[in-house]
Amino acid sequence: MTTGRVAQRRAATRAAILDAAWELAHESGLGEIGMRPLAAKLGMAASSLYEYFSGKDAIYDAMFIQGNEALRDEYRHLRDADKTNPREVLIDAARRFIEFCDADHARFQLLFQRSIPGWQPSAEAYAIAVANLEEMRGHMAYIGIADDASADMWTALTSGLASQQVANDPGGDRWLRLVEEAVDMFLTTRGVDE
Amino acid sequence: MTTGRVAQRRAATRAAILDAAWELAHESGLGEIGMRPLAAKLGMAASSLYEYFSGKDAIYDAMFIQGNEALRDEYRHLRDADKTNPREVLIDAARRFIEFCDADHARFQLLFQRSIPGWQPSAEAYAIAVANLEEMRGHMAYIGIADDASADMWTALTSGLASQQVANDPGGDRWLRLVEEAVDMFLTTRGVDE
DNA sequence: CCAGAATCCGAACACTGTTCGGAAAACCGA
DNA sequence: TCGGTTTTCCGAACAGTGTTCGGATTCTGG
Repeated sequence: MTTGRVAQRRAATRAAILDAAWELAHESGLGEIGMRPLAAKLGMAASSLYEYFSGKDAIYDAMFIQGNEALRDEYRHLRDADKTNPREVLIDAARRFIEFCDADHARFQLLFQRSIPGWQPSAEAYAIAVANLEEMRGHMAYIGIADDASADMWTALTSGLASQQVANDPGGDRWLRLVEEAVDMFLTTRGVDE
Repeated sequence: MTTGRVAQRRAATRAAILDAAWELAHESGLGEIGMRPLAAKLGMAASSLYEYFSGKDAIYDAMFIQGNEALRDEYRHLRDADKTNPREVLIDAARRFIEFCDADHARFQLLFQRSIPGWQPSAEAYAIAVANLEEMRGHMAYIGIADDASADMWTALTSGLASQQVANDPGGDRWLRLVEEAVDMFLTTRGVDE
């Protein structure tokens, strides 16, 4: 039985460790998470962390999953929204994505840049990221944009806007405010004018 | 006199260290450059490296400068090219940029992603990166695209294409082949049709 | 040739992620 | 409540890191 007292306590501690890891990432940067400072934040010894995660990489992996789950929730809003107007759907999607990236730089680095030397997401964690991409492609297909080239162009456009926004004007709107223009630009060359 | 025997030998050793550092970056990854392995590659002790660079960060800084100088040289080709056709200029610029990024992943990470924990380019090194951006803006102004929004859109578009290409299809052309389409898309909404 | 500068190296320091052995605590059936 | 098993915890230790320092060696220029 996985819902016993031990399993519950174990899950709670795992969650607490991840919370503390995010805190540390926000304070000192994603790459500056140390096992001893992390353990200290929770009042335990560094070696005790290995009861809950097989190592530092596993902690990054769990954070990667949490981040992608948060992005998936962001796309849920999209799914429930009105889909009659393709232009509005894309504008909403792009805005949400850029704001999602800018809202948490550590998360952005972890999810979309290979920022931790030597680390890469596990197959299980990567699957969630792929599923998110698939969901986005599904939304685009629904509004009549189904070819691969268009999907690739869309990912390039949105990821470019987001990375520029995060890197060069964090918290601002220098690239965020270009979303409408970008979507119009994207749509006019695709024969899907509203 | 900076061209004495000592200065010359010193410069040669600095260059050799940087070459070895690039080698190490290509072999094991940008973040896996260690002072002892780096020194071993040159047949010297790790502590001797500190005669030529103030530390590991200074080595990254010099590599950052080298990478940006290489990009500047790439833009030189652009400057000497035929500039009568805006569309061709932009296509050439985008292709060169994406291929430049894909040609050396370690360099790409160093120049365009904040990939080394705790490191950031010095003011002097960053100035070269800014100068490159300015040169690109100059080219765009020359062909009639001078407003800030357009320049920002261009950086987002090209950096997005490049990052997707490098991350998801290294060595291939899945995003590289979208350049023509991207430039046309960019130009049609800017009233600068050829 | 010789004083001074440049270069090199080994030892050491503080830090890192991780492993291991044993002690303490919690759990659960009898 | 007791006892046996599992779970949890911690300190010590190991190999690795970037870096500093003192002293030895090599080179340079007058």
